Order: sequence, then C-alpha cells, then structure tokens
Amino acid sequence: MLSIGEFSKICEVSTKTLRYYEEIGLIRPDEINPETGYRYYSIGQLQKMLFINRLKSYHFSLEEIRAILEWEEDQSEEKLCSALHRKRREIEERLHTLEYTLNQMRNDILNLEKGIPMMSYLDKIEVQLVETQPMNILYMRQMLSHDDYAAGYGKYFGRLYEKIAAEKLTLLGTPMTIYHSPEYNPAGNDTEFAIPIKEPVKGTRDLPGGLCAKSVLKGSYPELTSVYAKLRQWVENEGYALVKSPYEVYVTDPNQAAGPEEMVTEVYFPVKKK
Amino acid sequence: MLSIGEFSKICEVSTKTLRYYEEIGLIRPDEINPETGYRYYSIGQLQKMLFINRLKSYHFSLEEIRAILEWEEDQSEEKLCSALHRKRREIEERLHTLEYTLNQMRNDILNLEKGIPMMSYLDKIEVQLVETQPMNILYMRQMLSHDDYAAGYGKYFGRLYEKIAAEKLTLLGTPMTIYHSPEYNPAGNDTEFAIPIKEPVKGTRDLPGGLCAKSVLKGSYPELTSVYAKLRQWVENEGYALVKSPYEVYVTDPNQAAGPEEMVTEVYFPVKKK
DNA sequence: TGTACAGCTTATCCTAAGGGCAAAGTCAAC
DNA sequence: GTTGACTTTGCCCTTAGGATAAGCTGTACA
Repeated sequence: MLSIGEFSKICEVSTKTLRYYEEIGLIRPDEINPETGYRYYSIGQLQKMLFINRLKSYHFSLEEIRAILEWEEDQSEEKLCSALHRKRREIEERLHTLEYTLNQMRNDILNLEKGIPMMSYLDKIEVQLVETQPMNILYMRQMLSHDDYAAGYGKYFGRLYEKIAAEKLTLLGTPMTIYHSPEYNPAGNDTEFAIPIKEPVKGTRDLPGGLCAKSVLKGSYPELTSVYAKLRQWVENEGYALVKSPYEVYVTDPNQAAGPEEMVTEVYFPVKKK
Repeated sequence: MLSIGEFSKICEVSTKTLRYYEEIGLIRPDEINPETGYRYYSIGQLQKMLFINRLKSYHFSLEEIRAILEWEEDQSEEKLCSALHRKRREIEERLHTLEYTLNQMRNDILNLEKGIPMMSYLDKIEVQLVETQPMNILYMRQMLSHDDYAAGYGKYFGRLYEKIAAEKLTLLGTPMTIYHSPEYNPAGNDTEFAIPIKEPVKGTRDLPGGLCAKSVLKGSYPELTSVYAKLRQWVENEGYALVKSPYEVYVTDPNQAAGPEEMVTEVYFPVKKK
C-alpha cells in the first residue's frame, strides 16, 4: 500500500489533486485508516490513475472521465471509441481555430512592423451615402439562433435558388440578408434571406429603395462587426438615423471565393437626416 | 450616447461582461448618470472595445489587455508588437501540443478499433531481472527543477561530451541519468548526468553493478511515467525492494532518432530480494 | 397621464480544476 | 522521547464572466 504522497509522486499528480479526485468520486483510495483518516492506494490503482491522466491529456473534463470510468465492461470499448472520436473532432476544430487566429496575429504583426496601427483598418472602412432603387425580392424570413447562422445561410439560399431554377425566374442580383431584429436578439434574430429577381411571383415582395449609408467589406465575415460599428458611428456623427432594417449583399459567392481577401460584402443602413 | 444594452449589441459583448470590464478597470462608460447609476457609452468607445475583443481573440488575459491599454502612446507600438510576438509563440506552442495530442488520440483510436484496449501497452512493458556490471562514469550532478529538464539534458550531456572530446577519452556506452531524489522532489530533482568511459580520470566515479529490474521503452519520454509505475508495481509484486537510485540509459540519441517510435530508453531499478 | 413592459441597477452565488495556507494530528527514524 | 516529514480538514482564491432575484427607470402606447 502506498501513502498519498508516494502514490502522487509515482503518478506525477499532486496530493491535492488526489484528494480532489476522491471528493468528486473519480478515484478512491483502496483503504482509508478509519482512525487517522490516512489514505492508502494500492499499486493496482496506478493503472487507473494513468488512464485518467491520459484522458485528461485528451482534454476530457473530469466529469466526462468519471462517466467513462463508470461504463466499465458493458460495450465500454465501443463507447470509449466513439467518445474519443467526438473529442478528436473537437480538438481538430480547436486546432483550426488556433491556426486561423495565428494567421490573423501574423498579419497584425506584419502591419505593426510597417508602422500601421492595429485598429487602423477601422479608419479605412469607407462609408458612402447612396440612393438605392426599389427591388423585387424572393424571400424567406426566419428566426435564427446564433449557432444556426452558418448552416442557415447555405440552407435558405439553397432553397431560394432551387425555386428560381424550378420556376425559371430571372436573377437580378446576388443574395442578401435583411436583419429585422432591432440590433440583436439573444433568443434569435429575425432574418430575411432574399434574392432579387424580375418576376413578381408569389413569395416575392418589394424592397423599397431610398437613402442608405453603405460600406463595402473585402474580407471574412468576423470583420463585419467592425463594419457595423463603423456604420453606426458614421450615422450618428453625420446626424442621420436608422429608419429601416439594415441589410447585407453578398457580392461574391463565399463558396467560390479563392480566399477571404476575395470576398466582397456590401452593408446597407437605410437612413434619414435627423 | 449609447445605453449599455445598445453598446453591448453593437460590440457583440454581453452587458454582464461590460459591467465586469468596468469593475476590473478595462473600459469605463464615458458617463454614468449619478442619480440612476445608468451607464452610457460614447460611440468613440466602440473602437476600444473592438480592440479589446481582438486582443481577447488572441488569448490575452484581461489583465494583460489592461496593461496593454495603459501603455497608450509611449512606445506603445513596439511594446504591443513584442507582446504579440510573445503571445504568438505561446499559441504556436499550444498548437504543437495539440497536434501531438491528436496524433496520440489517432493512435489510440486505431488500436481500439483493432480491439486493443487503450492501456494494454502497460501490460506489454516487460520487466527483466538482470545483473549489471560496474562501470566507470564521467558525471555531473545537479539539482534540476521540473522546467529545466528539457534544456538541462542537452546542456549537461553537451559538456560531458565536450570534455570527452577534449581529453580524448574512450566512450564505453551511451549517456544516462541517475535520479538520486527519493521519488520526486518538488523543489528540484537531484539528477546525475553520466557517460560511461574507460579512463578513471578526475570527474569520474564508479557506478557499482548488481541486481536490477530493467525495462526498455521504445517511444517518447512522456511514456516513461508508465514505465516507472510498471517497474514499481513489479518490484512490489515480486517481493523486491529498491536499494539505490534508479537510472535511465538513452540507447538512441534523441536528436538523431527518426521518430518517437525509434527512441530506445532503458530504465534500471537496483533492487534486492526482501 | 397612467400603465405595462423592457431595460437597468446592485447583490449574491456558481462554474472547473485544483493551489495555497493554517492548525492540528500522525508516522518513522534517530 | 523528540524531531521533522507527512497527512488531515477547512477555508479562501483563481478566470471570465453566467444565472438569478429584487427593486428601480425609461419609454411606448392607450
């Protein structure tokens, strides 16, 4: 039998951690002296502890590890295997996110070394005042939760294009989304997916034209936040007010753009002079 | 002026977060109504908030971000740049760690799909009882903290090899480390780096031979923990006791091994029958 | 002008995975 | 018998906010 200190050194786990694991029911000492409260671990528990360490290195939470340890025997291997698959996908995604972040950092560093301040791109977002023409749009209006966005875009535009193809309608522009929720609604955004077409068939409506503040984003979508902030700032500074729902026009097809630099998105804020 | 809710929606940050940031002094509302306590943010603060968001996406802690924001103006760009460099290296390292983890996971998944349990490699660690011969070793003994290990190995073996080359001594084996600390000492391990040579010059000593439990690890160093655990288990089960400091012999040069699979390390536990 | 409701305030507790410290009890060696 | 290393429990602390509650405020609408 090993005291907690000996066991901890062999496993390279602190005694504090061992006590904590006992508390949450991950691994209990084989024996506890009822008089002194001293914990004693058997050598056989080394294996369990090493297994826990390995799962921890795979970024399983202690709660998940506890569950895995409790399966024990009944198809435990298949379940463990699928858990590993799931976790692997999670880690792969985290890795991709990190790679993306690294690219952005490298970009910022390059700019800084050229003397370009990090947030100066904000000043380069240009805002113009334009008169838009009314359009006839084929539309679908949906409540979308924040998570559904990425999937939603493909899905709803896909359906609209399907209809256009099936009914041989005439495209007059690229797809767009109109955001009807005032600002942003945590329960889900009231979003309208639309494509301008010629024929005023059922399922279309008129998108009125008028005065708009407009910005063009060349880059990937996460930067849209800045564009919105910039537009808002401009609208306020120049003495205008937002009068209808803002909308975005996707000039390039995100699925066909070579890189994020190639993507062009226009953002429109319908405004009036205050 | 924007209410906290408006500001939060534009920046895509929760109101809770904004209050928290105020509390820790990251960003304060431009104005607080002294009667109602309502917070009001100016449009100009958008830029600061977007900057904070970007730094956050680079995994700076809020404390670090606060420091960065306080530099403001005096050589801030150089400091920011070096902070970014530092953080970038951090992230690159995290990325490498994740890649390593992923490889291990893939390996485990492959094994599981072949029906090989995850921890079965433990059972494959073989322990033999051997008689070792005494050796003459050139040594350096150091206290090493846990962090110094990786760097220490190269450094101390490098010095030993230097001496061997300079004095034209005769190599009789591959490098080894002897762990004198009982188990593991948090303040630092008492570690002896040694290389067996022929000549009994100054700086050498005799490493006595004797009965040893021995295991061979083919693989990378993190798995050594398991080997140690296994040896300890074996020693206990077979009724032996550790009588001197355990040591490792690096049969292959880690800098020259093609992959971790190629690395061979022998672990010796000097024992006697109880 | 009254009212309803959305938005705002502070305060308190909670998260995951332990780390640090203190006071007191225990073990093993000399 | 004593000393010093080890162990026990208990309490507070960490990051970056989230959840919830009770009460106050702003504004849109009848």
